[in-house]
Amino acid sequence: MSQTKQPITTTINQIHQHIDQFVRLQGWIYSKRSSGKIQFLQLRDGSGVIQCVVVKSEVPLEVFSTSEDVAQESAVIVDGIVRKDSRSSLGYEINVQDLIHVSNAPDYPVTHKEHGIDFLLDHRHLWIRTPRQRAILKVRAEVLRAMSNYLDQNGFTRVDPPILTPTAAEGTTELFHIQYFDEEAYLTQSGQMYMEAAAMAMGKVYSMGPTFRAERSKTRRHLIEFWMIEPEMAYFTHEDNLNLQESFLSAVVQQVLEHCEVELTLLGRDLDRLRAVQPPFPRMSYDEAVLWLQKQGRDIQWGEDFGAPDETELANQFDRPVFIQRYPTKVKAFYMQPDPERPEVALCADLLAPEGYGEIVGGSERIHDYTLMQERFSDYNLPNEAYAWYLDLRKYGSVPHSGFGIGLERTVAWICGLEHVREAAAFPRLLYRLYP
RNA sequence: UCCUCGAUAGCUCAGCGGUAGAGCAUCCGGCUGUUAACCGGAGGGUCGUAGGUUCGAAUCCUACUCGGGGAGCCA
Repeated sequence: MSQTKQPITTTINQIHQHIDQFVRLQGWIYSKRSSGKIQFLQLRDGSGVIQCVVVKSEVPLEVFSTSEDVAQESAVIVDGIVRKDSRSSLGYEINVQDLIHVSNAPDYPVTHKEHGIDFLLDHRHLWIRTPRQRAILKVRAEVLRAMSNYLDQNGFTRVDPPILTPTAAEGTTELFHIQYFDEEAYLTQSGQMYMEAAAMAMGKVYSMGPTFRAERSKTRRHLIEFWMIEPEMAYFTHEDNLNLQESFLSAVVQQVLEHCEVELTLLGRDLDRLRAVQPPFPRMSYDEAVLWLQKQGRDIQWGEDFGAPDETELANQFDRPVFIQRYPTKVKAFYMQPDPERPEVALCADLLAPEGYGEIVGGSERIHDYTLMQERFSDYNLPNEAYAWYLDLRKYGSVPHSGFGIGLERTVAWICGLEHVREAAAFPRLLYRLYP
């Protein structure tokens, strides 16, 4: 026996560096199969899953009886020798010498059989232990890392806008009202206006953080709380904005492909569809889109916004995301810059992801003229006092500027090929679901 | 808010007018190479709630509650 020798504490993803060595792994039982005098414990430790073999004739009696006691999600520490073995799906397995039962998990609810979504969401705190959910969370982390990398390397400064705000950014969507001492406040639905202020201070800025919309939306594309990444750039035109977006998103997808191939494969993603995400992205004007949709037999008139099925049909023509640009000014937010040559359309674009994932980015050039912005305030009945600071940005050294917001969960859902955005958040907030 | 589907064992479901079922999970037993292991046995349910029709309701009707999918709105 090797009791006198100290095991090397390591993790499953490092196990290939320890062939034939005596190691210690700390984790949980993922599943177990037994065959009388031999037990196969599938151990997970957060970095991976490995098969640990306990042979009755090779270990002390109490070690074998411990291996009989442990069940799914029991916490255990395993000491054993790393063996190369083609019978194991990882290619390696642990020949167990000692097994410490840290704690048990009686009647663990999330079994490896099928479960309904209601049950899984009620047990989200346990559901995230499964390989598929872990892979999604890994990809989400990589998406955020890739976004920071790209922006940091391209002269952007991260600025964090407030979560508690005195006013609405868009004026259209439903907000969460909260008590802010003696006055009313709202949870942010976008940091954009603050990012415009920051862009005038730093040139190029971005934010990443949660936003909240109290809309009674219940579809595979909606969360009540979701993350947005919002870059805002001084002296950027509408064209500059689109060029940045396609370069940014392509870089993000390619970095995720490079670092998360294992996870994407586990999720069953078609990697070729992601490899196709390279600039330039197709660009379609709103005018063209309406004509095209009418030709497809859809009931839409110039001046109306697109519905979800319209967006899906538009996006399905292409193998990469498509920009739909220059929407009617009237259906878009008050701060968007009208096209100087055609004031009835705005210098804005939505980026539609392929495969029916819908709008993942919305961006525009912002109004920088003080008088025009003031007109918009009265047109939209916005209270001048609450937005005085925003108007100030047009008063003191105003410049043309542009920005966009990208929805993190929709982007992750698209990259992972998920059925629903709820799996792209560790603890999704959904309509009528605030638990766990 | 509207449309639509659903609620039966811990989980996933079958049963659709005549005494409540299966697989998995759990517990007991067997198996030295299992891959959602397998084989034998056991325990486990006022069929979402309330009312109605009927000799008789999990099953038919009404209302309510909770949930899924979608629309609108949006990222």
